[in-house]
This record gives sequence, C-alpha cells and structure tokens, in this order.
Amino acid sequence: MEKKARTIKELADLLSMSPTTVSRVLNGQAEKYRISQKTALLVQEKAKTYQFEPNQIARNLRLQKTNTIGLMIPDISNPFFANLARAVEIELRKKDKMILLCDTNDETTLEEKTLSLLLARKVDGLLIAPIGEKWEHLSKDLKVPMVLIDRYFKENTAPYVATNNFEGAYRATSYLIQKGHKQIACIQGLTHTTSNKNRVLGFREASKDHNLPISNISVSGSDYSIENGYTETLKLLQSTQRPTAIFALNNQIAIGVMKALKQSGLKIPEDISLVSFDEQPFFELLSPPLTSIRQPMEEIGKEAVRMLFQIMENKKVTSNLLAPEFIERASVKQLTNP
Amino acid sequence: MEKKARTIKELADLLSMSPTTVSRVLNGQAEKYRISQKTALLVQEKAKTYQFEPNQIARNLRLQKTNTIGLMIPDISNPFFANLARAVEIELRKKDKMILLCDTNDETTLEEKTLSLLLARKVDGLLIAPIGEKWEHLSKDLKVPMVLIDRYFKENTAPYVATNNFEGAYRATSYLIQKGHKQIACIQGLTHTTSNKNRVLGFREASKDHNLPISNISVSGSDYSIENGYTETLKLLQSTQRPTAIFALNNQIAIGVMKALKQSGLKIPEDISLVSFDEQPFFELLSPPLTSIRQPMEEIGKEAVRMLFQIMENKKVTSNLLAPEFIERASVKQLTNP
DNA sequence: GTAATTTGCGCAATCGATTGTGCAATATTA
DNA sequence: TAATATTGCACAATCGATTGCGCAAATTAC
Repeated sequence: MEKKARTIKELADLLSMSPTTVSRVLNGQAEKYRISQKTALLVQEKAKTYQFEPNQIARNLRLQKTNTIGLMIPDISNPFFANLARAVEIELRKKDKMILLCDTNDETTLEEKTLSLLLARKVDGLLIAPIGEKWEHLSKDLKVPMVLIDRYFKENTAPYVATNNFEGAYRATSYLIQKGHKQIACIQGLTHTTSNKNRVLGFREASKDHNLPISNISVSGSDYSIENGYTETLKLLQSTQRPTAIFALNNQIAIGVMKALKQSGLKIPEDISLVSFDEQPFFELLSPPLTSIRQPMEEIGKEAVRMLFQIMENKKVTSNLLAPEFIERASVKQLTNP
Repeated sequence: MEKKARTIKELADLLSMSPTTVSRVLNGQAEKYRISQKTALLVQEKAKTYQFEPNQIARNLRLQKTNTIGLMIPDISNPFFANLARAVEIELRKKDKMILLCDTNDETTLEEKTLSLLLARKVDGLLIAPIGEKWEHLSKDLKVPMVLIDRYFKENTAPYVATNNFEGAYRATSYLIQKGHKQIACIQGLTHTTSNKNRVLGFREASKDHNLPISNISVSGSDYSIENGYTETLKLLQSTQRPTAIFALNNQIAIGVMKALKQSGLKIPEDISLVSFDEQPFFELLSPPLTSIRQPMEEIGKEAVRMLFQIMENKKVTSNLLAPEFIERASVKQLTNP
C-alpha cells in the first residue's frame, strides 16, 4: 500500500505545517527563509515517504516558466530531422527541459497554427525548422527566445544554425565537373526552403565557375521525397539530353533516383553517376557505395540548444553555418574526354 | 502596431465586462449561460482584433487537463520509432493534443525518471515503448491512461499494441529452412525487450518445428545497434561452424551485418544469406535486394492512439498484435542438399 | 398594477504552488 | 530586567482562467 501526498497542502497537513514552509524546504530555500534544520529534515523525510511531486502546472503558472521547448520540424520520419531531434533531446534533458514535438508537414498553414498553439502553451523557447514560404509569423516581436534550424530568412533577425549548404553543393558539383561530367542534372527539394535555395545556388555557381554552359545543367523537382526523386529521374532519362550525372539534393531524393535507375536497368556509375546531399549509414553498403555530403546533424542540434540558452540568458548570439563533409565513395565515374 | 490582449482580464476591461462573460463566450458557453447575442458578438470581435489567446497553463490548472500526451520511446533516431512517432503525431493532432517527447535511451533509470517527470506535468495520457527490465513503475495504479507500444509485459495489465513478432520471426526462419539452410545464426537486440524475446522465440520454435538440431542454430548479440550487428557477424565468421544464413532481428543490426560481410569480402547471398526484421525503403535498392519482415509502423501508431482515447473515455480496450508482412527479395540463396 | 418569470451578467472561490511581509517566541545585549 | 535582535514560521496575495451561485433588470402573466 503506497501512501501518497498529492498536493503540497496535503503534505503540509501531515506535517502540521504551512504549505509555505514545505515549499521553501523543497525548493532549497530553507536557509534563505530561516527554516530550522530540524523542520527541514522533517519535511524532506515526509516528502520522500509520501512520494510527493509538486504539480508542475501550478508551478508553471506561478513561476511564469514551463521548462518546455517547442520543436517544430517538417517531418520527424526524415532521418535528418530524427537525428536532429535526438541531439536536441539529449541536450535539453541535461538542462531539465522537455520537448513539445510538432511536425509541420511542410505546410505553412500548419506552421502558423502550431506556432500559436505553442505560444499559448507558454513554451520557454522555440527551435524551428521553418518551411520558408512566409516569415512574418516568426518575427522577432514574438518575444519568445527562438533559434531557427536548417532553414532561415534574411529578413528575419532570429539567429539560425544550419549546414553551409552552398559550400556543400558547390563542392559536390565541382567534384562532378572535375570528374569530367559536363551534363549534370540537379534534382531539388522544396523550392522555397533555404536549404534548397542555397544548394541550388551552390550547384549553379560551381557550374558557372567551371565554365559549364547553362544549357548543360538542369534543375528540376519540387519535393524532398523519394517519390520526387523517382519521377524526376524517369523524366530525365527520357529527355534528349540525358545527363551523365545526377546530384540529388537530399537523402530521400537520392533513394528515389536509385529506384528509378534500378528499374530502368541502369548501373551506377557505369551508365550514370550520382551524388547525394545528406549522408546515411547504408550509403557505404550500396553497390557502388554512394558519394555524399554529410550534414553535421548532431552538432546542429547541440549548437541550436546552446544558442537558445544564450538568448534565454539575454546574451548575444550570432548565427552559424556549419561545414558539411564531403564523403567520396564510388558512385561517380571518371569520364575521359569525348 | 499590433494590439494584443494578454489576459482575459485585459480583454474584459477593454470591453467593460467581467472576465466571466468573456470566458463563457470564448468557450462557446454563451447560450448555456444566457449571454446575449449582442454581447457575444462584441466579445468575439474584440478577441480577434486584440489577438487574444487564453493562457493554456492557467486553463490546464483550472480544468485539470493538459491536452498533452507523453510519448516515451528508446530512440527517436531509429527509423522504426521515428515513423511510429510521426503516425502518433498525426493522429494526436486531429484530436488537438500535443506530444511531450522523451527518449529513454533504453536506460531503465532514465525511464523511471522520465515517467515521473511526465506525471508531474499531468499529461492526459501516456504512450510508452518500455525498455522491459522492470515494469513495476508502469503499473496500473498510476491512474493515467496508458498504452504500451512495441513492447509489453505479461505482468502488467496496461493494454498494448505491437507487431506479432513471434509470427514474423517464425515465418522468416521457416523460409530460411525451406530454402535449405540448416546452419542459421540469429543476431538479437536488447535481450530483455518483449520484441526481442518474441522474435527469438519465433526463431527457436520454427527451428524446432522443422527439426533443426539445436546445435545448428545460434542466438547471439545484445543490442539493437549497427555496432552489435557488425561485431557479432565478425565473430560468427570466425567460428568453426560458420552459418549459411543470418537472421538480423532489426534494421540496425542488419546494416551492421552487411558492413561486416562487405568488409570481409563475402557476398550476399552467394556466400551467406540474410534476412532482416524491419523493412527500410532502401532495402530494395541493395544488391541483392534484402528480404525482410515489415512492421506496420503507421498502423501501430494509429491503433495506439485509438486505444488511448478509448481508455480516456473509460471504455474497455483489448491488446492487439498486428500482423507483420514478409517481403521476399533476393538475399537468401536456395541451397541444394549437401 | 403587482407578482412571477426570465434574461443577462458579475462575484468570489477554485485549481496548486510560490513569496513578500508580518508577527510571535526565543535569544542576546546592556 | 528591560530593550533589542534574531529565529522560525505562517498569512494572504498571486499567477490566469473557469464556474456555481446569486442578484438586479427586463419581461411576462394574471
């Protein structure tokens, strides 16, 4: 038979004391408020035997603080965001904060609604991977500490942390060109996201810097999904100017590309080369192992939390672009001159 | 310049009314409490122009209800749980509930601590994939609606929903045996989890039913990780009785197995066959495509939420084992008799 | 024209914990 | 011993929204 005290008042009655005293002891304020050692010990003892846990809702209301952080991401089933979420969770746990998890499903309407739900719940801070179509609802006068992840806005002054997507795409594209590829197709994700824009920019810039004619490169696609990678690849294969290499702008798209190629009986890299943005553990297991650009997901999560706490402590923070890692494997063929 | 009313009192003052009236109108109780249409409209109008959002913390306290569900899983970066979480999120959003996400990292201590944190936060319900070492802290007298996912206890009376792991493993093992394999190694995950126990049970039972001598089968490993799959495979390869087939009890282990085989220069299925519990989108892309057992993650998530709401409505629920799907691909060799 | 209804809304308590302030009882000082 | 200082704790307000109950004013009934 378990004895339990549900409220601080119940516990106080058991002790024949006032809730005030109990509260002060349990919050380590005994000394500050001159509670005698004897009383303090009594309280702690009873609190333990009666398994008292203060009602956090009441505390939140009184203290105007919830120890809760809202995490808004497009899709938790995408490994990139899942890993990010894990990193964030681990960091926040260290600080005794909990996560309210919200998938925005890459729908701006949902993003706005969800945001206001989180605000009504008085989260202490927000970590957001915004969709990117609108930014006004994320503006600074929300007054809630906020860090943007993976995607951000020039207009918005909220600090952000993300992979240096431009650099990653530039590097990968340069690599393809150096390997002799002159006909390159880039399959992109959601066009309005920062990540996508910067990757496409890196792709175009590298093509230009290496003097590839614009007519030799293509950018198509519209979604960070397997489906999108699949259908866009099929389209590319039917086009008159079939590319010799495909650059997939995330891991899901890359999977779609591979499906389409496999189905079409084309071999990587003999028939067509492939590079993927986003690394996955199984890429090295493929035949051939897939060349990719690894995003530092754990560091992004860690850094985002660090920045958020800086803001909560009213310290200044600066945005951050973390370096991607280029992982060369065997999915790109060395082309000799025509 | 945005005008905002922070509290119901502020809004009431603007309207020269009492907070009572405002509250009643905004909660759709106008009629019940005989608030005139005129007044009701005035309130709604001002509430909109002043963007009033009631403080949920205060509501939670007063209503003794948080509209929050605690989701405890071992590791959100595992695709199985990530997909599960997504399904749960989508279902809960429909019911205007939010998720407090907690990784237990497969540590029982953390599970216990996290549980009491969630209880102190007065979640309306719990969805838990328990670790399985202890169940007492999850006992029914927590008085919180609760559904166990993926893993469960005979001792615990809380209802659960999971894949029929026994059936899945039995099916896969039978398949291997029918393909002529007589020397089979099973690499398992966390030994005390229900999922693992039942999979191992299915493996053993199938071996017995098909008259495989016990000395021909082996069960080793201790963790649902890539690392574990990798090291256990290397051990198996060095053993005197090298198996002709490996049964990996989850997707992470399967990846580890493939890494080890690749590194050792062994080909699937020519040199050794492989079946994986858990399906992944890229399995069909591998060479050869990997034969696997698919768990219905989305349905598990949906069903868990459905059950949880039944409990919250004081209806009876019965536990559920959902059927896995066997996906035959090309990673198992047909062995002729020796 | 008066009594009985009905309409329309506000008072004050409540949810459970925290905290500024005050007031006895005890201890110290002179 | 009286005056002062210190110790030890409790009262009551507060966070913001909800709700049982009650009380005027307006309406209807007779």
